[in-house]
Amino acid sequence: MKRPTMSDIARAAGVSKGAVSYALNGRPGVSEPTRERVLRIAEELGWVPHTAARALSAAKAGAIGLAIARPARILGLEPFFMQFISGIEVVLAERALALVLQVVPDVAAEGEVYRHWWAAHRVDGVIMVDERVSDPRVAVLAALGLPAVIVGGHTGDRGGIASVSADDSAAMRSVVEYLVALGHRHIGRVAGLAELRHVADRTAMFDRVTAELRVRATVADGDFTGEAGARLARGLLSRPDRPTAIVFDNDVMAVAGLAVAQELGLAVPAELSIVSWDDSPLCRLVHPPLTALARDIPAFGATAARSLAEILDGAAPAGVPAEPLSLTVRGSTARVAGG
Amino acid sequence: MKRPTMSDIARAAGVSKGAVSYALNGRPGVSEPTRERVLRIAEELGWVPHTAARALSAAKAGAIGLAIARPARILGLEPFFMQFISGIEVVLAERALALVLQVVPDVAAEGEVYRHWWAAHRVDGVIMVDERVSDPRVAVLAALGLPAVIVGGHTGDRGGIASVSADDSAAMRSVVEYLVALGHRHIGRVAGLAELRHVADRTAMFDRVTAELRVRATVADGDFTGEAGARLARGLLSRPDRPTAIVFDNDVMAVAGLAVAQELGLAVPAELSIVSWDDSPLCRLVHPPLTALARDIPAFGATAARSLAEILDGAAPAGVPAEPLSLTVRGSTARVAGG
DNA sequence: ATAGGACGCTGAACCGGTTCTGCCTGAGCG
DNA sequence: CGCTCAGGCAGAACCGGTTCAGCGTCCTAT
Repeated sequence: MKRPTMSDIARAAGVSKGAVSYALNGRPGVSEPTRERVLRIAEELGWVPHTAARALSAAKAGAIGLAIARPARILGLEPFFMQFISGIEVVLAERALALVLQVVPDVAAEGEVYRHWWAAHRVDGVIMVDERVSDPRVAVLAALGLPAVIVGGHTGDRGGIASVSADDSAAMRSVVEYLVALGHRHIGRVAGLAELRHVADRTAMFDRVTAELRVRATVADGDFTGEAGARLARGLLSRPDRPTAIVFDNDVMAVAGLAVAQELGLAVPAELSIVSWDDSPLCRLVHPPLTALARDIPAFGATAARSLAEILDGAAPAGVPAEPLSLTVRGSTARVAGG
Repeated sequence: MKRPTMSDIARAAGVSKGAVSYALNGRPGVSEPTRERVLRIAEELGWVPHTAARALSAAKAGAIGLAIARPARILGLEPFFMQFISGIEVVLAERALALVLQVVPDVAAEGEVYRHWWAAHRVDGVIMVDERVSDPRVAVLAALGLPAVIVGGHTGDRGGIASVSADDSAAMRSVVEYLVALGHRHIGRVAGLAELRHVADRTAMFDRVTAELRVRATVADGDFTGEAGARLARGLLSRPDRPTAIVFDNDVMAVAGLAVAQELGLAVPAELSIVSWDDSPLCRLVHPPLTALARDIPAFGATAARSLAEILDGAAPAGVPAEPLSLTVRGSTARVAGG
């Protein structure tokens, strides 16, 4: 099948290629009747701009990149990414931008992907997720001058690179306060990958608030997998002075922790309260359903994409807040026995 | 930062742009010393071909498309896609192809996405997942002549479009035979979206094998969500003549079904056996861990991507089998009481 | 009456690759 | 020794858009 080009339109309309370009792009330079004629013919012929041709002359790829550096075994289980991506897409669709996705083994490889995308003019900008405490990717982005939005880090400045950050600190404070209000005096936390900046931020705030409120705190560093969640929960719950509540850094670890509690004969929530960070259908699937910190992940993705799109349109990079997290109380948390 | 072009290399090497092209692409037309000089200079300058320029002249986008049409609420929970994608990427990386991803609301919209990708020269081919029993997308692909690989359908011919299909029928036979061998005489099945071709194939084989083996069969049509799984499991298990085993079409519904069984006071596996189609960490997370039909999903994606890449290289479209499924027996299945 | 714009459009250059044609040189052959 | 032919390369065209300079034409202001 043959796809029409602007030359075809120009011939049919009896004008030059240049005039067609002006007409189709809504730019001055053609009369209104001519513009309408060109638009009508373009419509009739079913013309769609050739991505590569436009990219070549406009020096814009018309695409943004998302590289994901998590081990494959975690990747599948994380509901986060697909939801995040579906949120991104909504914004991209409005602007006729495409999403180029790449799964990479680690952040070093991700930096290389950025370099290559940049060198090949493959994407106009990237959305960087899972910022590390010490993250080599930030330097790469800065060196390349590749437009980017950093997602999931904290709210600080990163040398002029935009960011979208959830206020994990505030959320952590509310969770701890909630648990303390329920009478809990020893709270455990099963963290995600400690090198992630938002995990570090949560841990810092967890330590701080528990100290402020004068309750005991025990943190165990995990990696978001169910195995780690189960192992660390078992560790926490086997102590003679076990915590009466545990905050898990994701739903998968929380569910695994729940299974461990049940296996150890601990009643949830009577003897142990469980909170999951990030809500998902998984939290509603288990019994009791898990109290969770919910956030609108598609909206999060959309915010990130919109921020990047605006930078590509010429806006200055800025730090914008993501949707706030909200504590959804379900059956896995309760007043501590005798509290 | 400035990115070098072939003209820069040509100038540095003292040859023409054309000669540089021959040298870099390993084609005849330049002497060996010149080729080496050009390659060395390209390396020094860090030259990477401009995606758009190459795409424009070579009439190849250098990318393949994957559109996913599942409601957002299911999307996040399905471990399938991210694993599938990571498998695709391995193959694409070898061939310097990019993956363009788009999430769409339904298959009609997906057809439109194919049309647009084709018209815009955005991708060279697509991987189509979740074939429906009557699927409008197939006609779109055929009409456009867009190279494609259909994944997850059955093994039949589709008018010259390639396919990669798991032998769901054989797997279903093995599951039913396994359960019957354990003494089960009434087997339930909670299916996924009935309009999906592989779901229909499974149901057909389920009906056929249960008939052959003269055991009762009860099928309930779900939609892969935990809510449906729970509701349908409850329906099956509330019957006076309830099945003693249920095969669920995915892990999420199986886990939901397990929760329902426990809630109803049915011991698993003593009073009810549960099998999950598609294994995932989720199946290992719950107690008892679920017997599941496991398959190597990344390998599945890689097979599909390789098949498409070969078609783009000129190979004839063919139907290739995916990795076989294997029944992983865990704690959720047992000999039927009194069987 | 005429200079000066603004408007509407043409034609060509350009983006960075690929590919075709054709020239020049040197080797091989009769 | 001259002719042929192949190899090695230059130069230009081309892919399909965007953009810029320039050129008539008509309108307006002086």
